[in-house]
Amino acid sequence: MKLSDFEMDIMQLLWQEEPCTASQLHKVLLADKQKDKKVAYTTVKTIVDRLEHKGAIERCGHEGRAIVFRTIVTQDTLSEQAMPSFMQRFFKGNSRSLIAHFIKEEKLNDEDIEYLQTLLKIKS
Amino acid sequence: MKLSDFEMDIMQLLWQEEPCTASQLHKVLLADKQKDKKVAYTTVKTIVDRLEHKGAIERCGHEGRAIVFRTIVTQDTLSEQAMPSFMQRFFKGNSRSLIAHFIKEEKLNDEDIEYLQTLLKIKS
DNA sequence: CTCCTATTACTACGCTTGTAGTTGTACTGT
DNA sequence: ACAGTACAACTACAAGCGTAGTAATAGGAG
Repeated sequence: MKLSDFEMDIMQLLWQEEPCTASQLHKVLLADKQKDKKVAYTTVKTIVDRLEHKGAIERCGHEGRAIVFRTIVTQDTLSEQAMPSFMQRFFKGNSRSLIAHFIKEEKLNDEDIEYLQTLLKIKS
Repeated sequence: MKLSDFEMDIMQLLWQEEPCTASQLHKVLLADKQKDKKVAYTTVKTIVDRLEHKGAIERCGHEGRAIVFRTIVTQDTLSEQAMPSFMQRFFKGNSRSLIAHFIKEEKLNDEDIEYLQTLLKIKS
C-alpha cells in the first residue's frame, strides 16, 4: 500500500486520535497547523475517502450523521514498508550510515543516548 | 527542492558515478536493476532534464555529443531536507524512536555496532 | 413539520510523476 | 559524401495527488 505525504499526515493524526470523524481530523489539522496551511474540510474528507478506498482505514460506526473511522494498518506496517525504499535511496541499504547520520544530526539528550547505547549492547 | 522517488534514484546513481551522461546512467540502471523494471533511455533522459531544471544537477561538458552532468546539491543537503518531514510523519519528531527503530530492525554487524557506540559516546 | 446546518458523496481541475514516442541533428565508419 | 546510429530536445499521456466546489441529505432547532 502506497500512501502519499498528505495521506500519511492524516494517518498520523488518526493513529493519535482514533477512532474519530473527518471533521474532528479537520479541526485538529487547523488547530495544530495554525501556521500557514489551511485545508478545507472537503479536502480532508477526500483524503479520508481515499484512505478508506486504499484499505488503510475503515468505518467503525456513526456519531450522529458523521462517520467514525479507525485505522486498519499499524504504524509499524507502514513504516516497515516505507523505510527500506527510503533507505536505499539515500544510503544504498547501508543502515549503518543512516543511523550514524541520525545520531550525528539529531538532538539527543543524555537519556536518549543512554537508551540507545543499551539497545546496541543488547544487539551485540 | 523537492525530488520524486525516481528522481532520487537517479541522483543516487549520479552521486556514485558522476560526472556522467544520461546514457551511462541508463546503462547502470539496466545493469543493476536486472530484476523487472526496465526503463527506456528517453525516460532516464526526461528525469535528468527535470533534475537539471530543478537545479539539482548541471552540465559540465560534453563527451562526443553526449552531455556530461554532475550534481550540484550534496547528498547531505537533500537528506537534511527530506528527513525531518519523513520523521515527523512516522515518529512525530521523536528522533530517539526513529533511531531505535533502525537499531532494532536492521542487520548490523559487530563492527557497525562498535562504530555506532563510539558515535554515541562522543555525543554524550 | 419545516427550515437550517453539518456532513456526505460526487465531481472537477491543475500539477507532478513515471513512462515513452517522435523528430531533428551531430558523429562515425565506409 | 552518405547512411546509420546515438543522442538531444520536444511532446504526449495516463495515473496519482492536493485541493476544493457543489449537490444531496439527515438531524436538530424552533
